[in-house]
Amino acid sequence: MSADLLIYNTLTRRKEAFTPIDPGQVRMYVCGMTVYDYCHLGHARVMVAFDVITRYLRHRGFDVTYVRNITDIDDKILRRAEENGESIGSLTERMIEAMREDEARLRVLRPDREPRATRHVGDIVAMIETLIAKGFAYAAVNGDVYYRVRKFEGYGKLNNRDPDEMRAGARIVVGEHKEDPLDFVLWKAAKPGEASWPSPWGEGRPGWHIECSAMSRCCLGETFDIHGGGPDLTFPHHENEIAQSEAANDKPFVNTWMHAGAVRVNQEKMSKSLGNFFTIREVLEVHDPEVVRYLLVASHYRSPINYAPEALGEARRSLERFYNALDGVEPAEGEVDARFTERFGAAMDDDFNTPEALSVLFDLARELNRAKQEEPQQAPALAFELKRLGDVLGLLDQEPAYFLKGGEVALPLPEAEIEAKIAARAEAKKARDFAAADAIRDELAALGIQLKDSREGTRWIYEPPGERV
RNA sequence: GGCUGGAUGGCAGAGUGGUUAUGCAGCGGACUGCAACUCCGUGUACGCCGGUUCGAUUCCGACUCCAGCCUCCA
Repeated sequence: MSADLLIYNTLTRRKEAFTPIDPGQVRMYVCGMTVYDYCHLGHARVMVAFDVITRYLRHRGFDVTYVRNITDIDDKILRRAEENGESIGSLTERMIEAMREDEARLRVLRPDREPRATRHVGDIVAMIETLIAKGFAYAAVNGDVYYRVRKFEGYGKLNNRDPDEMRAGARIVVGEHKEDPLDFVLWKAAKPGEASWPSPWGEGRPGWHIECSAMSRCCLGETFDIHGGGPDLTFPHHENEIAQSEAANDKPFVNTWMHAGAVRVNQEKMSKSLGNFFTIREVLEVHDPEVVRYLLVASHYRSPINYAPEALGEARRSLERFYNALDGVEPAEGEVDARFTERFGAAMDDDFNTPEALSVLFDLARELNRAKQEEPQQAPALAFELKRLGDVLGLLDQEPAYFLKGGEVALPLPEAEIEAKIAARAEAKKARDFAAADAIRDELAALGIQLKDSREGTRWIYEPPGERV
């Protein structure tokens, strides 16, 4: 008999006890990337947030089907491919490959399914036909198809917006043939030479919103448990998905809506249009991926994060605390005070409170340190438990010595050279030439390499400066 | 302007109607040739004004400020 798992639902704006439609099974859909460029830290936030959610749901015993789509046809893709002088397929394949590299380095587990818009055009067309047949959509003379927003009664419910008060802001762009400014496009007629698919309304391509309605239905059914995405998708994207899916299916679309918080830079949202974004790969040139992941997990998934390079240094030093505790202990399953696990679970049950869960892990690390000194026979079990719970957050999977030596970040000089200098320093110390020994120590320290003397000899750690990003 | 969320100690960041968050930094101690590292110990806090209450950072209301959405954006 376990306590409730509470999840904040964007639709109702409160935490609710989570009950999946089918007991023990969770069906979750998250809006993924439009693959025309490299992923930035805002994308990383969403990937990591829903990765933690998936990991915890599975840890809790749910059978999770996690679907995250790929938008591989879109105005921006067309434009970028043209600029690059490459085919759409070449561009999107490259970016999908890059995305997979990035997420793998961040320990983001691959979703169970990653449907692509271009491979579901048939499903999309079918759904649009249904909407037309039911009067929720109409084809315009130019070959576009639009959704008739005012026909759908619940429009605005996710964002608490009244269509009558939104009219002022809506615009009809020249060339569109909407009945009403609020209407949005379901099918876009192709201009000559553009990539297109045949349809009852002529050659064209799917609108963005209908992709997710069609692909989520295809992969998960007409009603499913969780729909997630970035903070900027609640309107209009998710509002439109609700309108499309509920009108087409005559069923509730989604039970729980979840949205991650934004990544900011200087208190502004990180975004392509502001140009203030850092790509995942450029950050990973200077920081170990686990450090980046830690930074994202150290805040609640719904809170905004203000990104600053210094924050990664702090994140690294926090992780060093864990790895110093784990260092020198061979983890082995065994008896551990159950309170750690219970507190961890209680924190995660409260809307995936990862900062609170981390505080439990720090307590566990302290206990491990104590055991190492006072009751060494208990250390392996504590280390095992620390790594087991860390894994639920996608953390602490590295060899401690490897992480402490900088992890994936390139060293400022070859390891053999570092070892040679350390040996030279040991010689100098042996000869009681402390000035020479200290000179070597200072030289290495200037490079970010800190020496740790102990009875067993000298070990070293490398803290990358990470000033660039 | 409308809608949504937020304002916590030097920084980051949880949480709670009266009792330690946690991490980083700082300080003290152990350790050290001296240090570093490591370990142990340690502190200042809840935007502003009212209200409810025996008691509010925590609940309610007003205010100020910040961010997001209202156009493509994770």
